[in-house]
Amino acid sequence: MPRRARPARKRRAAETTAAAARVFAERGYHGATTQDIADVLGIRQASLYYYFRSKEAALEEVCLDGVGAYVARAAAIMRGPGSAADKLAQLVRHHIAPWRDRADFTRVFLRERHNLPDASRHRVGRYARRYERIFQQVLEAGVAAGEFRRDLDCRIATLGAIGMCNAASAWYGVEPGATLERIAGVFAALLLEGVRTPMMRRTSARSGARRRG
Amino acid sequence: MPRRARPARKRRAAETTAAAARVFAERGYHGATTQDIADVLGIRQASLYYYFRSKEAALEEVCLDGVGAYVARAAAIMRGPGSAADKLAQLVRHHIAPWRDRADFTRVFLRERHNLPDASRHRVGRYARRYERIFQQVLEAGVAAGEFRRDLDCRIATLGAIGMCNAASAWYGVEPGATLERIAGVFAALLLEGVRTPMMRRTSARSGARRRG
DNA sequence: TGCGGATTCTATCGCGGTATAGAATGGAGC
DNA sequence: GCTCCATTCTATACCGCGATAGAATCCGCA
Repeated sequence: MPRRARPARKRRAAETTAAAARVFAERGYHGATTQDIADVLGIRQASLYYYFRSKEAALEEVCLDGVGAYVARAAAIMRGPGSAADKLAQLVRHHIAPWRDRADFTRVFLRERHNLPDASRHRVGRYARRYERIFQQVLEAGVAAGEFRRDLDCRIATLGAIGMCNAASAWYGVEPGATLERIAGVFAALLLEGVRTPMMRRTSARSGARRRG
Repeated sequence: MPRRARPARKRRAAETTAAAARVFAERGYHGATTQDIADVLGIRQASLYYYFRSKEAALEEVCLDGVGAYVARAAAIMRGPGSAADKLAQLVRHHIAPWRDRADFTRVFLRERHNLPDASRHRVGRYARRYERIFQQVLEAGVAAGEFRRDLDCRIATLGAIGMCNAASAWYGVEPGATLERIAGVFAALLLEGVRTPMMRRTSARSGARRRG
């Protein structure tokens, strides 16, 4: 097993992607220069091109890095046990949780992916759409089960919920007192109450979903 | 009244700002070139500099254009008559309404203002903070009046609500069936229910807010 | 027709940014 | 020590963009 250089390269490649994520997150794709990324790594600008063949390729790498796992975990929540309300709360928590140590990647994915050329933008966008669908399916299941309001517009509610969560990525870390737990708690409460069937409330909520025969 | 050239110039200046807004909205500040803006207007790139002295100045102009009135109207809603719930619904509607014909300006304000140099960014940011405060005050008034949940974290709820509304600017016009009225309706319902005091519901909500004096 | 201000033009400077070519370095294993 | 390969380097081509200078044009009005 004379493998040694390969893992080293892999590790360095991950560092490179992380550096790109950080710089893109800070200055935006067009505002960031390859020189900036090189500075973070302590190497020369031209040396970057050993790791990616263009700036756009670096952006795609950052955007794709992690979202796969992201979507997979959301799907697991959807398929898992629990009421629709439980799942919604889990989704919100799960959506926000990764920001603790991967905020850069999330921000770049959210705010810079539209700078990608068509082909890779579509590749990346597929994940976003799949994620939305999962979210929406949870809401629809809740409506079908009578947990959520029958007249709920699941599509727009989904986009609203995701948008609310995403927006927090802009001020998390800046807004004092806004920990991830607190944000997730407030948002989950807001959405759950906002979505719930009017009559069954708190008092009867414990017994689960009835109504709908 | 020998005024003729002055109004002409004014009109052209507004067109220039609108062109900049459109281009910045489409490609992002750094992704847009002054040439792109000139193309929209059908003039030469250098001719733009008759209207603004730098690209950054154009961005600031776009960002400031209209937000003053925006904040003023929100303040009017806050000070006006009605329950906190009414006001919240009005705020949501008012927040989304201008997108019909001024979507570019809003998008640029939301997504590009961070590219401004410090001085103008602070000038622009002041409006955003004032707007947030208005929104938050309405929520706090609702809590004080007993309309909204006592345990509501008004700060985070405010940021969440605004974030939800703002996010819609990204997909309004793309998402089929998502008219402004529909979006506003769904969001308002979501937020109102999410914020309301558990006991008093629908039935007693119409009688409005008393209690407080 | 000619004045004068507003507007747009041509021409160009100079910088900074992406990307390529090919040489140098450095460490693991024979 | 020598080889091989990964990694990083130096040097540079190339171009697009923002901005300036100053001339030309357009137009209302006396």
